[in-house]
Amino acid sequence: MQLNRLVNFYKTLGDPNRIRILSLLAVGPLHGQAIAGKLGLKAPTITHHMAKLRDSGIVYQRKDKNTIYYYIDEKKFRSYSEALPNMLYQSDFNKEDETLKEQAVINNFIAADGTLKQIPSQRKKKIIILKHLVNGLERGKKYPEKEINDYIKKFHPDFATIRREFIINHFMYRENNIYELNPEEMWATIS
Amino acid sequence: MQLNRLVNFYKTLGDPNRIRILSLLAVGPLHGQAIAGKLGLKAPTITHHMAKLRDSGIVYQRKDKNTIYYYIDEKKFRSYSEALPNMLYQSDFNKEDETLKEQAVINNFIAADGTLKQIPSQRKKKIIILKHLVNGLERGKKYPEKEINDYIKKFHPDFATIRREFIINHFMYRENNIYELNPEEMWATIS
DNA sequence: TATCTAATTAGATAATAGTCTAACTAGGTG
DNA sequence: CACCTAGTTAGACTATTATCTAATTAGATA
Repeated sequence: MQLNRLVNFYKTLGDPNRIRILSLLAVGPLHGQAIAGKLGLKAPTITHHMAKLRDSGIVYQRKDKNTIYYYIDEKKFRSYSEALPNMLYQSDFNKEDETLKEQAVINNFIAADGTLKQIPSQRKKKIIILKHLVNGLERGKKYPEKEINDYIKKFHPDFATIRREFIINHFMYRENNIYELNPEEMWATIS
Repeated sequence: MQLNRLVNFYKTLGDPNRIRILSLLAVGPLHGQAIAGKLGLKAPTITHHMAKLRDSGIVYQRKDKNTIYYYIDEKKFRSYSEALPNMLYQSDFNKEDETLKEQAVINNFIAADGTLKQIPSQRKKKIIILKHLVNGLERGKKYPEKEINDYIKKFHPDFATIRREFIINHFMYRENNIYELNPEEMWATIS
């Protein structure tokens, strides 16, 4: 894939309204007027955005009478999204190496019965352990504080410290004492 | 807003020289002058690009004497690359439909410079706009009337009407001419 | 045929962004 | 100290882009 198409792909997604359009189209196809209405934009602006999305291959369109319906080309969208990461790191060697290191840390700190022997003080190791602990929590579920405490206590008595670490390192967020997992891309990383 | 970080990520990659920089850094860390040399650009241009790459979290840096070495944060880079595809096809993202409607109203009534074009007369739209306006106020802070007026005037000259709407719709309450934000659950809603 | 609706085009405007030169900061070293 | 090298800041210039209004195309329908 040549540089230009790649840059164009990223340029196309570098606009909030086009991201919004994609999130609408992900639900199902829509025609221009509908998009304009939902976003509070005028028709020519939609024409403009759709041209960019179409030119970069992310969406295609079908005509019905004189109405145009837009669709995401999911396959192309996914493959463009992966193109650059794959180009930059043609070998997955580093990644394997990384998970191996993480496994080693887990082996050191987690006892045979699954409990946490001690909270690592080194940041990198702590992150690895927190990630391991958070594994048993459900994405999208809302946990009252007591439930979180009980969950942590299965691993280690100092639930207050660990609960705080969950928040500090963006594994979870808290609102009105209700805890919920953050999306994984927000979690602290070790690099 | 989560959308912003995502848009920023794509905007950052939407430039050929920044893609070139990444492909250089994928081989190994480099310092600014080396990058400038390899790409035939001047130092200030590299400063500019590296600031964007750093701000969007794709690269980080380490200082050695007065030379700065740049590294790709591979993990973050990969997770950002996957974030949008995952969001779009996770049907959870689409409960944003409500915020999209609100965004449409905001786009229609708030000018590019952030000022309010006119006060909506429809109740639903008015509530959305009031909620938007109240965004810049601090929770728990006590505002004398003059300060509230000045704040509102940044958006619209008719501060008296808007100030009254804040009270009527329970966004704020007043005591001895001191204004304060109400807790969010007291605010008027559109449904 | 006259009219309605969806979409596009053209052109204007205002904001953003990439690049440069020139001037500056700040460690290091002869 | 004087000088060198890496990096940043400020300001100018240019190109690109997001958005709009007004006018236009084209199919559908009463």
